[in-house]
Amino acid sequence: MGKFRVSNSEYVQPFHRLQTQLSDLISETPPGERLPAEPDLARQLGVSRATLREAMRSFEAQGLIRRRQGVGTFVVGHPNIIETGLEVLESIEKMARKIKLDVSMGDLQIKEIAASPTHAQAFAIEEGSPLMDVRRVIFADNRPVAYLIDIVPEDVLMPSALKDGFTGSVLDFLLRQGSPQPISSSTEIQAIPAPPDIAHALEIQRGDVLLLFVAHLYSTDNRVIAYSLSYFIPGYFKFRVVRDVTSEHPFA
Amino acid sequence: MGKFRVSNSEYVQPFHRLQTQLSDLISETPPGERLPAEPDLARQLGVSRATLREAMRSFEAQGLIRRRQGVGTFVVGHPNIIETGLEVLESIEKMARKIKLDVSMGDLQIKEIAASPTHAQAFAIEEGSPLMDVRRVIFADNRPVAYLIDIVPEDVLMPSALKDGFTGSVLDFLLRQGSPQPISSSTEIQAIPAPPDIAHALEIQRGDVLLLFVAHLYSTDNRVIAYSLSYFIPGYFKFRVVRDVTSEHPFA
DNA sequence: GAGTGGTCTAGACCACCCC
DNA sequence: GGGTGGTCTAGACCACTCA
Repeated sequence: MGKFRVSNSEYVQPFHRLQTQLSDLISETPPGERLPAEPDLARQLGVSRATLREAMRSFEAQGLIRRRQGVGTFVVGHPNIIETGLEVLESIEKMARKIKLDVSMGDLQIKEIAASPTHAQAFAIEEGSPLMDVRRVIFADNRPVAYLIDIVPEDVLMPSALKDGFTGSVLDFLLRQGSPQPISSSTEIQAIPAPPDIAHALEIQRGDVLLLFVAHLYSTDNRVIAYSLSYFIPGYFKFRVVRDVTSEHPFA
Repeated sequence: MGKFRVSNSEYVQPFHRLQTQLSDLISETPPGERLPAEPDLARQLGVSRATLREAMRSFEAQGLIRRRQGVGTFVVGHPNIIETGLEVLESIEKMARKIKLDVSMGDLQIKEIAASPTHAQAFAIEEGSPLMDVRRVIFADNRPVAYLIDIVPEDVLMPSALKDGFTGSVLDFLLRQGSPQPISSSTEIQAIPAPPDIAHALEIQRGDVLLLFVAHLYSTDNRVIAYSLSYFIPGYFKFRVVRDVTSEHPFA
């Protein structure tokens, strides 16, 4: 069939109808409750499972439902949103504390790596130079919401020092350490489909959309002391920027 | 089959292998050239068309390929990237001019609408109040790259005035008009799956990822004079933010 | 072991573009 | 008319979770 005829000249794609039906179903289901299993739901709604799953994708991306393999699909209550201005640089932990959100870290991995071409360019060092690679998942309300990767030269972040007192924030760690002294960062904002490994860590589907911040952290002596990739699940974060109109504008 | 066995204990999902193969194929194909048709390519690569299309999604989201219904899938050369800092507010036209990019506007729609609850809140006015709704597609190098919606009260932007000399930027228009005088904006940055209508206008697949800026524009008398939604195709834009470490940080 | 979501297949029909 | 990408189906097997 593919599509089905509603009147002589009007086709309605299952997808559009499905989105409405799903939206209703989700809003009628109490948060925390499980939805019917996909094969059942597909039968109920009169579509194939593939079409149903495609329509469900956008709801998951908005954080309204959560799918857990082997368990089920659950309706999520209105999530607590981590909201922050981008005027100042601060760790997720500090942002979260401000809004009294329970944030924790998991899946911490610390590796020594050799500088890739990308790393070499970021730090203005030679390829193959030793670097520390620190990556972890950030949880808020027991839900993974961000995946953070920090790349730091070994002389900036002693591997041994990391063993103690690392709570998830490389920035906070460097600030406590005191030297070199972080002073500012330059961040590029992108949106990308989640790479498979990160999708897995964040318990989302590969290809789901993520916000990506690529940041260079500078010290007081103007050196790049950290290069970081921060992947955020949209819907759990809200980033705000205040901008001024350029002064030379009016008669440009 | 679903997945296939490579050795006794190792499975490789077609998806991973496909991404590599597609990446190679795309990088080996001269920009502007067409890729084989999907059914052919799927056969060549030994996967079903559904799997092939799924793997192609991420490449389209990155702007590396462009799919055109009824025509074919084309390799896109390294796109000219519109890069800008977020410290100052300026129109896409101005950004583009700086990097000598050919930018134009299309599909301009100007409507009078009644304020929705969202609009009423944004402008602090009553629901149903008359507003102007201006939306259009921004093209760069003959490719749609952004979809802009501006909502403006009728007393700020005279409908008649819009008829002449509107080139795509409400900001530039208000600046030329002089009163009320725009002075700053507050913008929220999100990432969302493209809604069907916008996906269509931007010639991407529904569900593909977009960057969304939700902005409130303020005038010198501290009034909200415009509410805008800006959808950007990632890969054609690069937004940069410079942030300073908070002063109270070191011993917090 | 039973049930869930995750992935993949083979085939079909559609809308669209261009000759 | 012929070929392209866009959507949908029905069915299968897999990995995962939990009792």
